Amino acid sequence: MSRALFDEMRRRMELFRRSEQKVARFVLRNPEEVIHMRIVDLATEAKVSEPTVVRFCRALGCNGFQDFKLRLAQMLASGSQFAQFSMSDSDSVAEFSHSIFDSTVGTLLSVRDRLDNQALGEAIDALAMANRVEFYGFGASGAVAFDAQHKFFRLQISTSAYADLHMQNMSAATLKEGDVVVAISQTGRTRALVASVRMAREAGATVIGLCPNGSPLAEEVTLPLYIDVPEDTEIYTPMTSRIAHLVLIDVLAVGVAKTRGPKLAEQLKAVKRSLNPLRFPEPE
Amino acid sequence: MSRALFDEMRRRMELFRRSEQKVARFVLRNPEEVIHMRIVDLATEAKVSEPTVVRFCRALGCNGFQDFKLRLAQMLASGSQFAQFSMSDSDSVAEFSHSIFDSTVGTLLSVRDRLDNQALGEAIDALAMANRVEFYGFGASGAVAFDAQHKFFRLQISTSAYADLHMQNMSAATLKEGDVVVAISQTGRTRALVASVRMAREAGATVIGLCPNGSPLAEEVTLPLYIDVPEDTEIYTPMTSRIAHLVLIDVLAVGVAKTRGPKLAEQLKAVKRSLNPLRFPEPE
DNA sequence: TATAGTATGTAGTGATGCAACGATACCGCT
DNA sequence: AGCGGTATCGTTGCATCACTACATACTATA
Repeated sequence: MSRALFDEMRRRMELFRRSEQKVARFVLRNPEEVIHMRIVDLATEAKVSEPTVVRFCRALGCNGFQDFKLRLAQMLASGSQFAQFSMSDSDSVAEFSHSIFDSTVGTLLSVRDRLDNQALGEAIDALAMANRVEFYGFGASGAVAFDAQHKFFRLQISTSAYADLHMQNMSAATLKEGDVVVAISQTGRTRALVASVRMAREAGATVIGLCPNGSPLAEEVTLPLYIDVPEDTEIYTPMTSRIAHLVLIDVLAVGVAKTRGPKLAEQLKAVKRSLNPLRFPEPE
Repeated sequence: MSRALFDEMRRRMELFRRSEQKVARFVLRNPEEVIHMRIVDLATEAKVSEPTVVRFCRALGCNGFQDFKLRLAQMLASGSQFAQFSMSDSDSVAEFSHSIFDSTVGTLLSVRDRLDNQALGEAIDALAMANRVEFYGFGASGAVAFDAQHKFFRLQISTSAYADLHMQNMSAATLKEGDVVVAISQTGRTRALVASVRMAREAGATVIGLCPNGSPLAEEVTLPLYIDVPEDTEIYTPMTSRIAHLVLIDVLAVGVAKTRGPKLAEQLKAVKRSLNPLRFPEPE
């Protein structure tokens, strides 16, 4: 993976020799500078001798100092080059298209790294055992809900999606224990959604919430999955956070598919075959 | 940016000196090896002298050969660490969640780099001038269509989305010149969608198609925007290509917003304000 | 063809990473 | 505490590498 070198450094910090720890500390603090340093500079800065630096590199499995710098550079590059998207500038099509893609990627990576895998696992278990799964969302999250419904429907799960308050409430009233509701909100502050969630919980359903940490919705649900996206929602309707929600639902769906076991795979192929007559045949 | 070095090399290939072109060609062909090469090796492989290699690096704005290798390594790292997602292995939640995010990111980057900005610009212009914009899609692409509808609705554009064949046809029959249809399909081979598109075109509408290159749908539309995603659709419903479609629609929406000018921003804020009473207030 | 200017290679040099060796600190045992 | 052994670290020196200065070849133009 990308941050392998850093992880390795932190993990093995204990079993490093003392002077090597000095090097490790300096590298962890100033990685950007290190990649442009010579071995003498690094040795001086870290208050150790040059061979110590070499030994440090070897201890990390690198083939010398240069190789270490190369890997460090790659690791850094793989991380933080996806800046937040800024609309203020008047770019060309190519440029702003590029930056929209990049900022979406940045968001995904950030969400990926902050995911609570514990909660994720619990959510998957709940979904896998559910009798019925409903997706609630308003506005842009409504589209996410419908997408989720489509996905889970394909997994042979009784599922529906509602972007309408009345429908949500009517449906929520009929929920039972063992049913699962997934409430989706970019802000986590939509009053109507919180109301629907409350009804669903009172009916005995488990409610999973896709929303920002600390939001009113997060307080209300059984199992919050936090998605915090630093986003400029001032003007444009939330773009990247919606994508993050969709991908997280992908994760949930795959997780459910995995726990449901391989016999599901057969059924999925059947579903796919059923679509074939509706399509033009694949070339060759 | 990430691929800056490669772009720069290809762009300036003409105005390189002949021996430097040899170097450029070799680097473009074997970038992975180059980052572990010494200057002598590269010079030998490219059949030039060592100083030529140095001059080549300088011509690219690098501070010598080492600096060039460093940048090259960074560029490579920023690209290809997001492998395709493979479901066969029985990972932990953390692992497969990670790999789903990564493969989505990989898809986005690949789509980003293959985009035809020319066509994209034309699509944006068509959308910006349209009287009415309709989004057609079936299945998973239906959810994408609804999302798009929501987004363009916020841009003060008369818009609707149909995931139903009859609705599409009825709507298509009433289209006029100056209206734009966006047809969305992961496979590009959905018969019903192609039929709807044909009707829309006969009615005089411009049809933008989000679909794979070479697909039947691509042949039928006025303005194809190719999205080719190497994806294992064998079992799971298309995941990453759907995301790519959504992001591309983000790009279209932002492009339209930009061409429509800043007065739109005011209206957007008004829309956003209208939602506030429906939400819990923001903290502090 | 002569010549100016550019492009490319050769040779040499300083710098850099690195290995061998030696010095020192640390630890366990008597 | 004294001592032997080991782990750890630094110094010296060397081989290699990137890079500069200079010379030569090539190209275009008059």
